[in-house]
Amino acid sequence: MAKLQPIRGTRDLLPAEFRRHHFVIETARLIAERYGYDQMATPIFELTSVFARTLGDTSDVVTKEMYTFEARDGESVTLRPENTAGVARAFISNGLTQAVPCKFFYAGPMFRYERPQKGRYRQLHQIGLELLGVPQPTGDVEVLAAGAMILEALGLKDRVTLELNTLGDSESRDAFRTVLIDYFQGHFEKLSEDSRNRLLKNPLRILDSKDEGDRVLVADAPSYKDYLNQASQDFFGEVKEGLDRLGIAYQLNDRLVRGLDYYCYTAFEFTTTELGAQSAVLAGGRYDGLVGQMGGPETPGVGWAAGIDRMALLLNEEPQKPMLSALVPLGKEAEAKATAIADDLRRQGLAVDLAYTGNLPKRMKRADKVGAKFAMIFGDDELAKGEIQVKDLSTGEQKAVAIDDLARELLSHKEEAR
RNA sequence: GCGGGUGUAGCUCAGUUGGUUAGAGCACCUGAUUGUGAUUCAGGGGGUCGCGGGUUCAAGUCCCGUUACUCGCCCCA
Repeated sequence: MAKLQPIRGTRDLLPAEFRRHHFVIETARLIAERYGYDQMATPIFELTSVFARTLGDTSDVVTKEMYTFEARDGESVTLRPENTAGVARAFISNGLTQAVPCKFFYAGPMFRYERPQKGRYRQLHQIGLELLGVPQPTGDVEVLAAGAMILEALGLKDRVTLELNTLGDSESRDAFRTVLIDYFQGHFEKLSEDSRNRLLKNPLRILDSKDEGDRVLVADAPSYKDYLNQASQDFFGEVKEGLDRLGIAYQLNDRLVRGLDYYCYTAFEFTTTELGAQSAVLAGGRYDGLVGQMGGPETPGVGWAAGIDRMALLLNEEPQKPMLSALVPLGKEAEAKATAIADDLRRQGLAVDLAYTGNLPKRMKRADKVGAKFAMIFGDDELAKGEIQVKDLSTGEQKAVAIDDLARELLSHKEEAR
């Protein structure tokens, strides 16, 4: 039985699960539009260099998680592991650098070659927001507020915590990095193996180590606060004030670091404790250097990405299907008329299914199976009178309705259901 | 890349110290019901016990390997 399976870490989204995904995407899209972010899409694969150069040569994503392969012409291409680099590339490719600020919303699959586990897949789905061309902290606040509103609309507000940190500008970061490396070099033998690797690749990560031995060292490590220059401190202060004004709660977490090289200043993460080892639901930050680094004009950017799969797992309620009604024709004449009646109702905005075959009990069963709210039963008697028996399958009540009034009758119930 | 757990019907799972023909619930199909579903009753179909090897008179059960899933580490949404 286990022969025909999807590739590891990928899965089929059958209707019940797809509906949750769709609900997440639609909810987010509508709110993003209220903030002035329009949906766009970039290809799901790009030249490998688009990701390799920008994400950082030592980042985990680049070193071990990319789906990279050679195309027929020998070009190295990569399935996108995230979308910020792709959006930045599109921004440059399409000459939008004169059209700032650019405000984009996107939704789609990303690919990372990881060991799958709860809430983590090789083909994952993300929505995201990117704001390009706004250097002020207002941008950070706007993007964060939109994310918070989306999570609230999804009913997840009380199940996530906003963690906030600043990575400072490059001057501050370089200064702190140097100090950190010096400090941990002095205790190299005491560091865990993981952290010894981090020391070279991303020393800031050591601050977030879960290893007990590391934590002892971290407790006495230099604090970033002492190395943030004035500009970085001011910027962070304005972001915090902006959030305060909007009543958006956050927790400062000075160990919150980013895995990707292009981040600076604000870093944030909405986290949950309900997804096993995965905590991040929506995360992002500022990436002022990215566009310039890719060869475009220096353009500041800030944005975030959120895991659709993870948010779908967290939803408290199943998104409702639209109200469905089922036609149950009896006899040749009724069957012949059924498709036309169904189409007419559909034209008027109703969802209608047909009980195609079998005797009456069978057809009723089918109507029930497909989740119809109403069964519309009609045979020769009803046709002679121009009526249809409309049975409410949830209450068992049944009444005759003139065929001409059918749409009106059903639409009134559809409104009621909202 | 590294550790732990689990693979028996479409789904959720029983299966004794190894012992004849591998079970249950749900789902599915048929009938009781040729104009009334969801409830009830009767019957029916459905299994290379993940795969390969080994031990044994005998393996779903024990051993080894392998593969898939799953949970965790790393890292990330």
